[in-house]
Amino acid sequence: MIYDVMKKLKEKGYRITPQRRIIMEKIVQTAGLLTADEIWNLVRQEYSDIGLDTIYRNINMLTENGVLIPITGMGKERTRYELAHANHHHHVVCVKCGNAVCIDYCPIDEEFIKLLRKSGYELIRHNVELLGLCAKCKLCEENR
Amino acid sequence: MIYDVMKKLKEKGYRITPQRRIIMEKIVQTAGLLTADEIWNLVRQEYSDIGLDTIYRNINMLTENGVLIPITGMGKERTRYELAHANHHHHVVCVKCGNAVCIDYCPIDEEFIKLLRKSGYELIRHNVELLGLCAKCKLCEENR
DNA sequence: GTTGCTGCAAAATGTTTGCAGCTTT
DNA sequence: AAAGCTGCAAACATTTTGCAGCAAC
Repeated sequence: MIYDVMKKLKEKGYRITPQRRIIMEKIVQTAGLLTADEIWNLVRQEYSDIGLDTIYRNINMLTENGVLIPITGMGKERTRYELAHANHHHHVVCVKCGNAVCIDYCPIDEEFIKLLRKSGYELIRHNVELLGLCAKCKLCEENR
Repeated sequence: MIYDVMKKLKEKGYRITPQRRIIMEKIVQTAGLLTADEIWNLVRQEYSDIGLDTIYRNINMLTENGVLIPITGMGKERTRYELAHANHHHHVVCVKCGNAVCIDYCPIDEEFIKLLRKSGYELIRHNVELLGLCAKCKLCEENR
């Protein structure tokens, strides 16, 4: 998995530095939604001298090359990144505690894409921002 | 329209300052997606001494009180605000030129809300981020 | 007269960039 | 050796905050 990505990047002229490799490893290991900051903290456990700017430069590069997908609009949270290879899904985020779960179903179907085409737009990318109340926080609300 | 909002805010203990009124007026007049910065520029035409911080304080207040809805994830753009009373819709944004159009249809239906409930989440708010290529930019792409 | 709101300045936050030196190729 | 990559520091962009004075009630 990591090797395939690395190979592809290498073919494109990118170099495989230890920093780059560890960043990828951590993202693959976690297999979740991560912020630049969270990636930084994970990577620093193994490579303490890495700068946050290197993290940013790399996640931007990986995003441009289709390895990562940026998930914006998680409430007031900053952008999170996810591996692109994962099967397409969305997330519900709890407005109280910030916890998120994956939703495997996607409401953007062929019909909807056709509708957009009629409006003159060819859909390239989409992201469904879902904010809700998780079971736990809902209970807390009710008991007040 | 503006009077109803003002009345409600007044009842909640907020004061009606000229700044606040002009901010509301400009947003209602424009009836579109506006950034804090754009609102600032509109308001300054009439009230040149207003600070950007006042704009921020007011849009935050109006958002907390359900008058405005924040629309995040417009590509790499910053948060835009829209009047909450407008009938529910979404937007497609062109990745090239940044132009957006409203899409009156919403793919988040009752079925989907039930599905989320099964996952333990009660949906509160949603936003569908759609990035595409507009007709104009698509033409440019093809002619290269 | 209270209390809230504003403008100012400063801070906080999140991200990007210029540069010199180092590493990968 | 050449190119790209890193760390550092500084810049940048956006948003928030402390405070003193002012305005709405």
